[in-house]
Amino acid sequence: MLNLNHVQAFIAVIETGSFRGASRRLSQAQPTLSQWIRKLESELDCPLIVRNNQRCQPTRQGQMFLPYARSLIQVASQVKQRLAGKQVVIGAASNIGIYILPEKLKQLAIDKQENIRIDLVIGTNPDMVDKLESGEIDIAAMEWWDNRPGFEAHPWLNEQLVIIVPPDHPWSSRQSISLDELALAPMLGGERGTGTGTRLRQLLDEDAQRLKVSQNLGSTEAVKRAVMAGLGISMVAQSAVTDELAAQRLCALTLNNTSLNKQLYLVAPTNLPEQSPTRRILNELTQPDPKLQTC
Amino acid sequence: MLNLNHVQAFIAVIETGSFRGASRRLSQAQPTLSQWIRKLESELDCPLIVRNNQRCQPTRQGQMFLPYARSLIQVASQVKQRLAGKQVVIGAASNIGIYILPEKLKQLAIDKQENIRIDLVIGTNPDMVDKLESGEIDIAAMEWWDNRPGFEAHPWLNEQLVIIVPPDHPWSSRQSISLDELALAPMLGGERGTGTGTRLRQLLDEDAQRLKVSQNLGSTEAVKRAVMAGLGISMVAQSAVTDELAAQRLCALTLNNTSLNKQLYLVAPTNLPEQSPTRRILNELTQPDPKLQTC
DNA sequence: ACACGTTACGGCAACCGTAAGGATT
DNA sequence: AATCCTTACGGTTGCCGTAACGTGT
Repeated sequence: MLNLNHVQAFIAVIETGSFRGASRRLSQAQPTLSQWIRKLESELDCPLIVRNNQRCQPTRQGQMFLPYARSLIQVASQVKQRLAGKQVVIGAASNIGIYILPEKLKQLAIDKQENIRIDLVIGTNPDMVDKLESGEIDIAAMEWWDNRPGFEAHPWLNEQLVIIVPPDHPWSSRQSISLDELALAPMLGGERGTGTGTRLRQLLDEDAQRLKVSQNLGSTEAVKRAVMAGLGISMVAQSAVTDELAAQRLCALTLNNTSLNKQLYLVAPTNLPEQSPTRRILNELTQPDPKLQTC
Repeated sequence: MLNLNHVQAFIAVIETGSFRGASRRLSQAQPTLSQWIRKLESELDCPLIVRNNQRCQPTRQGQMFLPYARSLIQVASQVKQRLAGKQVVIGAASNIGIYILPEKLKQLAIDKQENIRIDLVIGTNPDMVDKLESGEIDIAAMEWWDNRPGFEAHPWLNEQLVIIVPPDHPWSSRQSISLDELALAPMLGGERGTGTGTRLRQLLDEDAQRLKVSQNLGSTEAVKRAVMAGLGISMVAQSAVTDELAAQRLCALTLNNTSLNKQLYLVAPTNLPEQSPTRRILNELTQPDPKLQTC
């Protein structure tokens, strides 16, 4: 089995360009480095480094090995950080992770005060469930939760959904429209996984059949571009189009007599120690935001 | 530094549910396993396994550690395979990797005869350049090559581009159209990265200005769906729509007096040993395909 | 002559296995 | 009583450092 000290030695030799330099970096006697590299080469059964007095360079196999080596060392050191509570990983269902969380995480105080690193992993809602259970993430930001044991969901943001139309659309100067009007417009559907697209059908029940929906352009970005290009209108989370609204590349409308919104949750394991970094980040995030954004 | 034997022991204990089972799987004395796990726990400075006569289970930290542990072991064993030439990694620019290569790789004889595993990595064209240089992939399938030293490009497939329209489109029964007609139609652009979308502009020079192109729906899949939904027409690689053409969910046309195609290349390091698996896969792929597909 | 990598070798620590001990069913 | 994990302890391995040896500039 590979020895990670040897792997690290390999990286050090390549990066410093010499065995001596690597021995200094790793605080080891230089012959030890020779020995370690030789061990590694015999373990992998191929030469990794071309020895040279001026500059040691990787062989072709060494080059192939290098990215794997870095990955091994990085994972090994990261997992220590993680288990020591120095790193907290937050998972987010796609749109939340892309449009909302990066801003929220910037505002967190904890990672600056102490030396805690926060990582963000983006996936689908079902991904989040798996990753929570496997321990891959500490907190999940998602659109629903099925109350499975061992975890608890905290209501978080209540996301406003808006109907978006291009600036040259006849409705662009209006603030809201009726359901009947909406039924006549060509509607571009968001991807099904995130729920944004399906939310409308939920609300409208059998009326949904009347909507001209052309499904699944693949991503919210694709939907936005299609709407901007005048291919139709759509409904998306307001947070996904703040930039475009500000730049007046899109216009947002609401529905008459119907509030369109979507509750978001933060999910984390139960029984988190009160002072653990994960718990404190969770607390910071769920504290009510002083500035409520209204359209 | 983490010891991969200990990490593997951890996985074995979790998977078998007992120290004894793990000791059998790893052909070690049982007290050795106790020792290894204890070492691991002291290295990571937290308990990983709840000991129990019936079933040993991971602690919360153990659960967090598990995916990292698996990743470490997997990378470590994969890299051995790779350096031994038992694994060849092929990279492909997105559409090639999605629509063309999986079929081609199925036809390869080498991986069945010998025990060679072929992996496919999908990325953008610039990704492929990086991954080739870093040794992450052995062969790249892409749409251009800049003749950088150390690598050689082999012309591979010459991909036919077609104009796609929905079955209920007025052109759906025709075989080809003129440039003037095309200029009047709403054209959905493929993503820029893959070159499919920009290829048309190259060919048409200043005429391109006349095309009504609404750019970037994000992916070829999104473009196909948009065309099927009647939002417009587009131009894509024929290989990307073979299924839809067969199912008559889309119709393909060519341009009058203009051949639309795109040369694809296989790129690999120079000086590959003649009998190396990588070289042999390269040879198999570049051998002219006996059955030429025409529309 | 100098700087670098390799080889040789010895002391020492770590490792692994055997045997005995404690806990749970 | 049987099964399982832990502890205790000894022999062996293999690791790391010092010193001496090639080699290229």
